[in-house]
Amino acid sequence: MSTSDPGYRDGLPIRDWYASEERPKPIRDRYAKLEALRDLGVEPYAYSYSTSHSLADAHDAYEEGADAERIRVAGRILSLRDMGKSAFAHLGDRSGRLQIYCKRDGMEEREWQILELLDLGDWVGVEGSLFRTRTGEITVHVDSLTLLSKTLRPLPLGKTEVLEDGSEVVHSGFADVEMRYRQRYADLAVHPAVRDTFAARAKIVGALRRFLDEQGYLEVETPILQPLYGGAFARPFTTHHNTLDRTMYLRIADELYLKRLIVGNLDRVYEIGKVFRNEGLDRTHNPEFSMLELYRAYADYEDMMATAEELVSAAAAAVLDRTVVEWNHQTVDLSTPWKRISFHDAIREFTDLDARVASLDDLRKALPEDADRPEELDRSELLDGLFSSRVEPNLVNPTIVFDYPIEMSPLAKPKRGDPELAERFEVIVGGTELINAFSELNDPIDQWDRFAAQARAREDEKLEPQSIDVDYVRALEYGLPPTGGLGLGVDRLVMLLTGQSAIRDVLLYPVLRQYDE
RNA sequence: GCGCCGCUAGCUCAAUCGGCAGAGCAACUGGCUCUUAACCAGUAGGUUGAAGGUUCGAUUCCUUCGCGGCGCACCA
Repeated sequence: MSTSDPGYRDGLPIRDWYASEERPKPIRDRYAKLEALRDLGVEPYAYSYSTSHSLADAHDAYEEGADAERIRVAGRILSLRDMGKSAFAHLGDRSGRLQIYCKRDGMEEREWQILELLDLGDWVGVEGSLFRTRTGEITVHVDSLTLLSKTLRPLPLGKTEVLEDGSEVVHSGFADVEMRYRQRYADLAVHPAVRDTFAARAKIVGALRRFLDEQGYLEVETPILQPLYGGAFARPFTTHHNTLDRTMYLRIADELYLKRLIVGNLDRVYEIGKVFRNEGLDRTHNPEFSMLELYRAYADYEDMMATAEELVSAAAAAVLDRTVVEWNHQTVDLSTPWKRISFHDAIREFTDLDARVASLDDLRKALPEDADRPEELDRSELLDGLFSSRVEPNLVNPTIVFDYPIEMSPLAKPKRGDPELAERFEVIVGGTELINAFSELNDPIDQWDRFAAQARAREDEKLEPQSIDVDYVRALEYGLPPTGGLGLGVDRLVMLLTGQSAIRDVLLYPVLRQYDE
């Protein structure tokens, strides 16, 4: 195909499409300016521009006395105040914003003509020297201006008014939450706070990695596309491999593949990656989310409790200079050691029931009134329902809840001296599960029993049968040393440490419904 | 899946009891060589989410649908 063939959109050659009366006027106007620029011989989409400073660095350089220095900076035009023969504008980049000042006398005529064809949002590079305006703002006196990229669509830039008390009010901002997620590029472009959240996310994930690397863990990558799924109870996403003509699943957890690596003498491993669960969407659930799982040979769940505290503390220290955070209108103190309480003590504390002796009927009565079909729930489902409805909401500061009923924990070792319990704990923060960990079950025969029990339970509930992961049991036959394992919801940790209450605000591209263009 | 609320100019929002669909910002034209929500004068911009119904008349009332927000359910 020749590049001279015009592309059509809605039946019009694309250039006519942009010029068409059907387009909103701001887009038509910008397209007209694009053509005017080309008529001037200006390439509106530049190839590169070398800068000497980021905008924030340029600002700081002046404060450090570099006023005579010529600088080259670049960014998006965030505001533009044209006064006829001079103009002020603010440029914005990732580091911040900086004012520029253009004077007709001080520039080549052609560059002044470019200036007059600029719009908010356009990318420009400028060269000039720094000075301080009469009102005290550090500003670039521009003597050369280069257009780097012409925007055809106005960004939803709000105007920021600085009130007398120093507080800022944004007028006509980008308020449509749906559009902010659908057009995350625009959201990021106009909201520095959104960029800050994702910068914090990168720091948090970096801190987790650094901590584990320093502790001698090996970072690994295990299959996302799996012939069997396991390691958690959740519905999977199902797909098909054409060449192998085989059903495959996106992983719902990393667990079983990571523990195989401990069998393989990789005695400390971790993985940070996406897992996929085919469940509903809400404020704390997205179908794909990030999980950190780590496994350490010779460790048990007590060791994992210490690791949990250290991991979260390391992540918090990377983005906060304190241990108290506000989250979902609650004040959460992350400082260690965390409170520890057994599962049954926690149930007793918030329901006055001894779940070990209580009848199924008593357990049902303790459920919230709006519980769905409580009569169909078995003992372990009732306990889980009680725990999430009556206990979790009350746990604000990080709390280690340990010794879960064993039937709720098919991959955890039985508790020493009490086979009805499993050596498992969860960390609940702000009413939300953050961490799940256990002494890993390493007895292949016990593991087979538990898998088989699960398979029977699925049959009883007439769910699609799920094959036992025979290969995983074979790996256990080769010998899994005593091992502690821990899984941490990365997105929830980022939410906690950045004060966000919705998982979508810590995911760049959360799952949304199909949007009909 | 259920309930409540919302969808009006490019953006943020108004519109009384069902009676001519408006404002600010952005845009466009002109003016202005230290402005900063720049300013001054003017101009243009609408299938009120979609379809249907009631009515002389619907942004407004009713029904269905779409999308979103919040809550519930689901998610050991």
